[in-house]
Formats: sequence, C-alpha cells, structure tokens
Amino acid sequence: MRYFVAVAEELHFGRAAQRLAIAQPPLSRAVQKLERRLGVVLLHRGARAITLTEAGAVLLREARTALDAVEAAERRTRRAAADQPGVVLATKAGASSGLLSKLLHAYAAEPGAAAVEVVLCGPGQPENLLRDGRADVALLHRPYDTTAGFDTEDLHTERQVVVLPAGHPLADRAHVPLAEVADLANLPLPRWPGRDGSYPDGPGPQVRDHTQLFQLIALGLACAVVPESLRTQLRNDHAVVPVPDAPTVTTVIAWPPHSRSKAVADLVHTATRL
Amino acid sequence: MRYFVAVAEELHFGRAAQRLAIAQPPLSRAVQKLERRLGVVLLHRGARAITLTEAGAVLLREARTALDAVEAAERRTRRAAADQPGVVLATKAGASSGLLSKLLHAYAAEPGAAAVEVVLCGPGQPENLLRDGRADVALLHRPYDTTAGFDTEDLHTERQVVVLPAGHPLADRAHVPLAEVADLANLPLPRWPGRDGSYPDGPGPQVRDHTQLFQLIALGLACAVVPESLRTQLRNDHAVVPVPDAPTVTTVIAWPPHSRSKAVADLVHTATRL
DNA sequence: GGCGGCGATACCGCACGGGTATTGGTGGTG
DNA sequence: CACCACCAATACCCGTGCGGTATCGCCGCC
Repeated sequence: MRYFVAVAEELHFGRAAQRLAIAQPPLSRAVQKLERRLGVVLLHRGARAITLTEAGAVLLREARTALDAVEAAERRTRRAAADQPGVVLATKAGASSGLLSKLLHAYAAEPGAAAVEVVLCGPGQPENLLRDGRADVALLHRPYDTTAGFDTEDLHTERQVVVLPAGHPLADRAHVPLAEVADLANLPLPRWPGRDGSYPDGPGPQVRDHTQLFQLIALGLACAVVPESLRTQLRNDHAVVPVPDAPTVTTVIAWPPHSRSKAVADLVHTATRL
Repeated sequence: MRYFVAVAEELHFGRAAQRLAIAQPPLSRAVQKLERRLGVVLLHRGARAITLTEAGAVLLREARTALDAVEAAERRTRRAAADQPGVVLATKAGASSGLLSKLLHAYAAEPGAAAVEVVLCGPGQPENLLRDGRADVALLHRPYDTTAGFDTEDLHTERQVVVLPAGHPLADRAHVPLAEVADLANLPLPRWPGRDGSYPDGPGPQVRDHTQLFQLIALGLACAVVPESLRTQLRNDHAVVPVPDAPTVTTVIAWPPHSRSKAVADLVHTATRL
C-alpha cells in the first residue's frame, strides 16, 4: 500500500521508486500484485502518462488513512512505554497564543497533571501529527482546518479582520465587506500550502507562516483576512479593519477518537472550563 | 500486528496460533520481533498466564483501528470498482424502522439516487461494519452506540419508556423513575453482548435482538428501557410506561470521515431534510 | 519426583521481495 | 520516415524471511 500511494502521488513509477529507495521493476510488480489481489485496476497506464482510475482514487484516500493509523499505532505504543509518557499538544505557530498559554497554566495547576510538550507547526500540519500519532491533542481552527475523524470540543469563536499596510486607503473604514477585500488588485491574498506541501496557482505570494505573512503585508505586497485575536502580534506598520461578513473562526481542541489517556481527558476538560 | 492482536485477545499463544491457522513457534517469534522493532515489552509472560503490559494495551486498541482501516481500504476499493457501486447502509435490526423507511423512500425519489443496500445487524455491529468498510453509512443511537471516529448528523431525539409484561402492577402508572425500574427484582434488565460478542456478568437474561427481548418480556422474565418509537413493534401482551428521567436517545446518521462519495452525501442530506 | 502444559529455541525449506539487464511500445524530432 | 528518448513491463538471479517440525526449558501440580 505504501508503494501504491507513492506511485499514485507521483504518477510516475520511476520517481516513486526513487522516493521509496527501491528499483523500478519491483515497484511495478508490487502494484500489479496489489491489483491482482484486489481484482481491481488502479491505474490507467497511458503511453506517456499515468492516471488514477476511480477505484485508484478511493484506494489512495483510504490507504493514506490506513497507513497513518499503523504509524500512529507504533508511535503511541512506543510513547506509552517511555519512562515519562507526557502529552504532545500540536498547534499552528502563532495561532491562539493567548488561549494556549492560559490552557497550559490552568492544566499545570491541576493535581496529577502530566508534562505537556507543545509542538508548533505550519498550517495543515497539526491534523497530520494527530493522525499519525506524533501528537495526542491539538488546537485547530474551523473552518481553516479539517476536523474530520477527530473528536472535538469548541473553545472559542471570534470574528475575522483584514490586515492591511498602515496608511492604506481602507484603513480608516469602520468595516469592509469580504468581496471588497478579495478585489484589491495590488494587495492580493496570499497562497498557503496544501496538505501535500504544494501551493495552488494564483497571483498572491506564497507564505508558510504568520511571520512571513505580516512582513509581506507591512511591505505593501499582500493583505490577509485573519481571526481578530492575531492583532496582538501586529506592529505599528499594520492596520486592521473588521470584516463582518467573513466566516467566524472557532478554535477547537481535538483528539483522536478512542483516546483513553487520562492526561488528554484532563487537558480537554481544563480547556472547556477556561 | 494481526498476530499480536490475536495473542492479546486470547492471552494464550497456542489458541491464538490456532485461530490464525499457523503453528505456535512462528507466532512466538513474530511477537518477539514486533517487540524488538518497537523496543517495547508488550506482554508479561507469567509462568501460567499471559498479561498485557500498559504499552500492550495501547497497541491492542491502536492496532485494532489500524487493521480495520486497512480492511476498509481494501473493501471500499473493491466496491468502488464494482459495476454498480451502490451504498450499504447498516443499522440495528428493529431500530428506527419508521425513520429508515421514510429515508429510503425519500432518497429513492432523489434524482441520481444510487441503489441502497440495507444491512440489518445486531447491537454494536453497525459501528464495526462502518469501521472496516463493509458499510458506507449507518444509523446509530446515542448514547447506546459509540459514534467516536465518525462524522454524524442528528436526525431525531426521543424519550425512553419501560416495556413490561401486560398486567404488571406498574403498568397503570403515568410514569416510572429509572431507579424503580432497575430495582424490579423479578424482572431484571437483560444483558446485551459487548463489542467482542461476550456477555457481561449479571442476573438478567442474555439477549441478542429485540425479538428475543420482547418475547422474554411477554413471558414475564425481564423488562427493558427502550426508545418510545419501538412501541410500534409491541403486541397486546406488553405494557408501556414512560421513564422521564432515563437519558433521551438520539438517532444519528453516521459515515466515515473523508467520505467523498456523492451517494453518501446525498443520503445524509436527504436524512437531515426529513 | 514425575508429569503435563506452554512458550522459547533450533533447524530446515520454500516462496517472495528486491536487484540488474533487457525488451517493447509510443510519442517526439531532425 | 526513421531514429531516438522515455518509461513501464518482463526475464532471470539471489538472499532474506516466514512458516513448518522437532525439541528444549521452565514452572505448577498431583
């Protein structure tokens, strides 16, 4: 299955084999064998290009979650056997920092609190960490992050604001509709990487984190619609205007289903009591 | 991992090997190898009995979901390639029959509706079918069924009633508190099988489905607290009394996260519009 | 002290996964 | 139009690993 996922992602046997650090012929045979075992054609082998069949697309999605599940099983078992188990909490760098610090302090004050290791990562990463067992619990932000497959508890809902370079014509307005923000030709919205790390096409600059984003905005090269709690991270060369019709953002605490860990349960309980 | 799960469930190498249809020595070696690979002791080998370590218990739980995930991947791929894909809907036999028939009729009237195959199974089974890919969507009942790990949409909430033999002293009451029902010494509550198919200890009779249950009640051998919609299935030799303080039961439609099937989405949409 | 149950070890054979060399088929190109 | 470049499939070989049988070692029990 790992082999098939590699081929399905690369759409090229040679590159997939390279990525898997094996030769190309064994890879061809392995995929053929999988197809025989399932009794299903997974790939259309065109002369010049490879494409997924419908069944292949289904398997790609299902196999990813299956592979994540076995990775998670290994990792969680290892960590359960470690001397001091602790809890790994993942969240996007720079997001919900106020809520996070309150949570950590409140939990640390609980009797029997475990050690909490905080992992700050890029956008889209916390879900992956949670899915493959590198993290036990995460702070996510709907609707930006996908919470499918996790148990969640809502913590906080907030409105969004547009961040502009200081002195921009719109900066004095009391509020701006979303459509107007999207139409600012010389201040395009940035492009965030997708789950696979590649960027969508478009006019805006590519960004990886909020630091980059805010620097680009200060330079007058972009603008962005972000949750209002991020204004604590802005400097004087930014202006902020509410966008009432942008979707509200809800911070949620998420954990893998079937989690039986007392530490995770306590952490969630503490978070909902904030 | 399959091997380890078998050993962990049987707590006996010999029986586990038999269940896996292999000899015992390869099984011993495979588990040892897994322990070496993870760097973790999974089993305490006592002289007479085997017990799980803490890490072993974690792996048992995680490995089950991982194995279900790969089974689901295979099954869903096969079904995606079948001539007429269709949707498999699982639910407990006898539960929510009115809602189910309404749903099936409403969905069949939709343009582009796929064929729906209904699987009626015992209590606790629909979750398993959904998890391992034998079903695409299920009707579950909170809090009886566990919905952890699925996406769900609430459909209907109802109160519970106690079902008694006709002519029972309590049958004329307008309502009965839960505590009083649990105290009926000669009418014990029945025992349902757990996820693994074994029954908990206790005084009540073992039951597998509602037909059995209602027959036992009519015979004066048990009573039961059930959602009020089940009264449509009762006959004259039953009496029904509301139990106001029993938890309400919510019928939900559940599907695996990341489900991209149009048919499942349509079915869910139809269900919420009922 | 001997016996029985059970998991671990020893040893063997085959099948499968991986490697190299090569073929075959299909577009692009001078 | 022929030649070339590219890429997946096939042919063939080798080593590892998994499964099988036979046996041992350990512990509890009659």
